[in-house]
Amino acid sequence: MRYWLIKSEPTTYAIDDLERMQQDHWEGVRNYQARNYMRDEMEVGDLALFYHSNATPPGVAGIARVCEEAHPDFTAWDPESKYFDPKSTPENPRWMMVSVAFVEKFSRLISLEELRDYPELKEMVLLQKGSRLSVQPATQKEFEFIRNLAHEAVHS
DNA sequence: GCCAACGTTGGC
DNA sequence: GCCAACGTTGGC
Repeated sequence: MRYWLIKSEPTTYAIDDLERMQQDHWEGVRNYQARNYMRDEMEVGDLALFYHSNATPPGVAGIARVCEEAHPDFTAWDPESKYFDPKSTPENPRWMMVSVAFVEKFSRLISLEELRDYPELKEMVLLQKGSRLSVQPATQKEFEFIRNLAHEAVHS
């Protein structure tokens, strides 16, 4: 299995929304590289860090699991949707999405600022200059390191 | 195929 | 709101 990091602006769709839904389509990805990761490499059972972008502060809010492999993103066909793309049709869908299931919400947000503090994470795709992919791979070590941070008892 | 102009992302 | 870094579009 593989590990991922998926970004969402919490004002649009936060980890709390996924918790409420339990499972949902990961719609609205309109970047080819991010689409390709979903279409070609994501498998059911893969785990993803759920990242809140454009937030105060930005950071990893929890974990989701891929629960359905890539299928056409039908929001691209809906003229009323903010994700509408007239170049995508049911006959020739341009955009794909997976479905994800809620796994857990961290008891504390692991902020971007904190992530930058750890040498163990300095190779993370998220932390590279200019990196802004909304679906990106993470290593097992990175994933587990961050999950462990979230699960650690808080020391004073 | 080049590349200028424009649009988006996302931290700050 | 600013702006750096990317990505896309479209004329040529």
